[in-house]
Amino acid sequence: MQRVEEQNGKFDASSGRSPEKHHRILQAAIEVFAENGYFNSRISDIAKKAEVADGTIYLYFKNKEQILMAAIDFAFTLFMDAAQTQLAEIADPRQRLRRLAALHLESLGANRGLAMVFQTEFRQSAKFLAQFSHHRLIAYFDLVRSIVRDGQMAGQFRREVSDKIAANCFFGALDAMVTSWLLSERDYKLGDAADAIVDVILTGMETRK
Amino acid sequence: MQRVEEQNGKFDASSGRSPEKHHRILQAAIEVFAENGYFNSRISDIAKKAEVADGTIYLYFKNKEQILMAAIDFAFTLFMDAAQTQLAEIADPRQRLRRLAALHLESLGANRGLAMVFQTEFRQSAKFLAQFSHHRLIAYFDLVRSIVRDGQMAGQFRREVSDKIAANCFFGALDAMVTSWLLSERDYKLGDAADAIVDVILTGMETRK
DNA sequence: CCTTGTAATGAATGGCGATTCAGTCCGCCG
DNA sequence: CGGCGGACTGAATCGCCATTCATTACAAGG
Repeated sequence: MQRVEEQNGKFDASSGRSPEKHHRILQAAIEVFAENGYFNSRISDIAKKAEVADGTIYLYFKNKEQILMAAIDFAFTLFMDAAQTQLAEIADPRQRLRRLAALHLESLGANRGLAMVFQTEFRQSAKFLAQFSHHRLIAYFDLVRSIVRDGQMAGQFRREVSDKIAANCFFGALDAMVTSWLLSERDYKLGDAADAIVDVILTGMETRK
Repeated sequence: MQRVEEQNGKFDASSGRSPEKHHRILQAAIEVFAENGYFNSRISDIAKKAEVADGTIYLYFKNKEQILMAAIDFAFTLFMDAAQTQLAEIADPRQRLRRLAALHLESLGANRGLAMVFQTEFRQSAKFLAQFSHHRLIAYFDLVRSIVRDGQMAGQFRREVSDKIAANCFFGALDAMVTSWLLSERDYKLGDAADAIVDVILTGMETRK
């Protein structure tokens, strides 16, 4: 059934044949990495979870490191696309930040494995696999910063707060929330915390009425 | 010269003989881990940097993992002790948070290697080496939370912001700042950012005048 | 029903590096 | 001075696992 696509050449050059299998491996990898961490994960574990032979993985990915890269890239792209779409409908900077925060927490809250990978492996990669994942993060920061500047121009946010600092506080607060949630019993919905956090950060940035 | 201490039995049972050597190994480990990350670091690298034979390390530490634990523990203890001392002199909750933030950034800003270990390896350990380092983090959070509650009782902070959320924002903002700094060119003093960050967070928590 | 090309398999390989341990060195005591 | 005890050394070991590749399975076309 997955033969259908074989005619067109629309596959990523470096990735095997069946997109379905490619995706299954990626999904398995995220779960395995989340469970054990990148370095404690064995390719054979990923293969087993994806119901594929060890060697097959190398038809789809160059090596172990590239699997991690692909997983992060995949998730990040998904997130940024969703952000793009959802924010397109909102004009007010305050509402835009609210929406973004909710999306941030909901995205990670909906997929524990992904969240785990982001809170641990992603940081590693940001430093050691260098510019690749780092740029994705910068794109996110830049988005926040531009919203902040819009709010400042509209007179809603204080101008003496630099957009860089504001973005840092925004991202940091959400990020810490995700980490706490992961380390906790997870008996609450992560997304539910968005409002309270945004409340603090927005209040800290807003001009007094 | 390090023979002097040999008479008393004040050594950590599990750690070799000379405290000076113990410390040198720890210091070397922090630098090596910071440079390459825990998993990409070789014991022999640490040994070389500490000017010690590979085997000697095992006279002072049970295994590689325990070196990381010891390094984190050491740094964290130092930090919490400093916090304890410095905060003892300050009563006002707002000032206490300011001081704590400054200390947080100054401590990590003064030692890039340590900061690196905290931003990357510590998170790993928090999840995978479980309760050990996790507790240290909780201690920090609890400190912040208690300050927040004090501020609420004194009527300085809004009561509708939960202390947990406030601590999250506080820690998260600082933490993100450290990460940015590490990934950036580091052409500014990390400690200098403390005021701007605390400004946002405090304003977000304060009652309106 | 052969032939061929390609995906998939999984056992075997090879290298790496944590850990060990047989030996060395050195200070001290009798 | 000889012998003991313990710190220190670093080369050798040993297990692990990413990666490879000879082999198999299979689809499509003739």
